[in-house]
Amino acid sequence: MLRTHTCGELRIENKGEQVTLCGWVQKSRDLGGMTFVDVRDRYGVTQLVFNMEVNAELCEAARKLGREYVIEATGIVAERSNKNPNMPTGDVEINIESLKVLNGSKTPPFTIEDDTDGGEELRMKYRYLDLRRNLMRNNLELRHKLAIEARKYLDSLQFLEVETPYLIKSTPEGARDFVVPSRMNQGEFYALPQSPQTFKQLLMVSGFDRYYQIVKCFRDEDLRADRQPEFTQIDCEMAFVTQEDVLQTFEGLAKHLFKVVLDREVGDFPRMSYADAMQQYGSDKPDTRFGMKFVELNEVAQNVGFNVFDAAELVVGICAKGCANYSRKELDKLTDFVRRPQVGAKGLVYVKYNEDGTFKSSVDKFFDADQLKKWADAFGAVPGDLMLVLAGDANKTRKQLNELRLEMGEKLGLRNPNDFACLWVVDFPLLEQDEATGHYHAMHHPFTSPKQEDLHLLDTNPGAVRANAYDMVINGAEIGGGSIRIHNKELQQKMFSILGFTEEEAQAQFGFLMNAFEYGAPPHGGAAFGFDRWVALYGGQYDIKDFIAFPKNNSGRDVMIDAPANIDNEQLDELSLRIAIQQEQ
RNA sequence: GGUCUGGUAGUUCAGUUGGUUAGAAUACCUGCCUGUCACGCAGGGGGUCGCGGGUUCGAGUCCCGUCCAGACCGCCA
Repeated sequence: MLRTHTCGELRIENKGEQVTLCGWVQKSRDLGGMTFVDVRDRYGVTQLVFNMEVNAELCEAARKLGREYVIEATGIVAERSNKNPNMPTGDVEINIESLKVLNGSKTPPFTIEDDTDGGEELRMKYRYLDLRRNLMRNNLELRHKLAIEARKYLDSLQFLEVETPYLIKSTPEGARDFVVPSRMNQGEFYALPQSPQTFKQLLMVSGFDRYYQIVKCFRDEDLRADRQPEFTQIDCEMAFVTQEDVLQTFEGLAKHLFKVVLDREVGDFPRMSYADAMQQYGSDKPDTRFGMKFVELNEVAQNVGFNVFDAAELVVGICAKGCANYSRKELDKLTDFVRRPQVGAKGLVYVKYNEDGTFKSSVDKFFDADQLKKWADAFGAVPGDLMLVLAGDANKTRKQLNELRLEMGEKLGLRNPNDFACLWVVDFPLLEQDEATGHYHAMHHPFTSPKQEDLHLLDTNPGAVRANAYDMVINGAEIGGGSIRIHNKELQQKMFSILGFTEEEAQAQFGFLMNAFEYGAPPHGGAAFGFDRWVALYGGQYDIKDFIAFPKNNSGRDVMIDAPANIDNEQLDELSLRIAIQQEQ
């Protein structure tokens, strides 16, 4: 070992010891007669001292050290005359007796400090430098802690971690696949898994009973702050279980992680049906850190001559506590917010319930005080509150009001990242109908089982069939989800047929699974959790990039290694591929 | 595919109505400095204003196109 200690561990108790430290030069301060050098490693920062009177040659050498030089320094631990209470090693310093430069460094393109001056793009390009920063190191340590603790918990419940293949087969349902050409099977392609779904089900058929895997998954779709083309799931499956068993097991996982990682007790997770979530929050992943639930006003607001409301399928609003003092400008801003194309509302109706008990609204022409009082009663509003109301097509209006609710929650400081509100959203619909084509597709995935009591609707009204599917939602983020699967060939075949597969197509795509179901498939179900999102949530962030060591940028590029990239014609020839797009010379 | 925001020194940014030699901070280099820890002081170097075209006597500034980056919508079973 080149070093005797790390840069984070020396204390006053080590006074007088000869030590050797290795690390990166964080900063050097040359005072003329003496030079202080802060040396940094993963564990902390320690101050080295070089004194002109003690050793001029060494002091000169220290002056030449640049930022991020890698050094090995040996000396005696001494008590500082001026202690620095801001650093853990601040009581001591090392009087250096010998110094070795292990490697020099160019001046880094941004400062490697907590408060870096580097922009996102530079930090990505020089990710290996960015990862030297405390913030990034802490994030990756948090990630490690979560992974270890998830494994401990699942292991304690007899879950077995089994690896499943990355080179699999492309399937038409769901997200776009990343594909990999096969050299040995020319003209054919593997696909990278969007999830190990079918393999974990096959493991249940194999009798593995309880499986998990912390595993990379791949989806070739556009990125977002919380979406990367390759991401990590905690993927789990259990046999011989009911939905209740699955919920209890993974609620337990969540409680364990909250306890050991954040030292927090979270109570039992409330359950909310999909239908209630949509009606009360306009979202299947409601942020329940705050109330502001939807109140429907059709009864009290329609048929009094306000055409916008009368023509609407739904009149629905939220009540913002204590916001009756909003200025015209603030209300206009809210109106602009809901009218942005991303939200898409036509307009916003407000009603101020003033402190003096009077009302001031944008619809005073149509509603008198008595009528507005009825609104207030419906909202449970008191003087000082502001009611915000949207109207239109039920589904669209709910989604729009969801955006407004979240915006108001943000404005009012009700979305504190240090608060956590967990719940299960249950009873998802089995199928979703495509507006344009009328085709059904699986809301969760095609292996999700319908609820027994809704089975009779499968032929007559498939859209009304509920699934044994559930999502774990924390602070308005979908952290995970799962379902009780189909384990019966006939039902699985029927699902594929409803989804528009011919029998041949279903056989070609998923014959292996349906065949397996004929050899004693146990009832089974499971869940998968977005590991990156979970870590980011615990780190108080929405953006997952800073919790992944080497993420992709907005356009799916790794700007550090510059991928994706062209490949040689030789490689293309081996794969029997030809690039059809015009390539610039 | 769409909407929006941005691109000026190594870096983070400012740059007025289109008008003289494009600035600040920080980083970097040189010199001075024995208790600094955001060290201090003095000096210095550093610019294809993303790229291409246009308008104009004159463009960092206005217009068109394009590239790059970021946020969001679509998309993400």
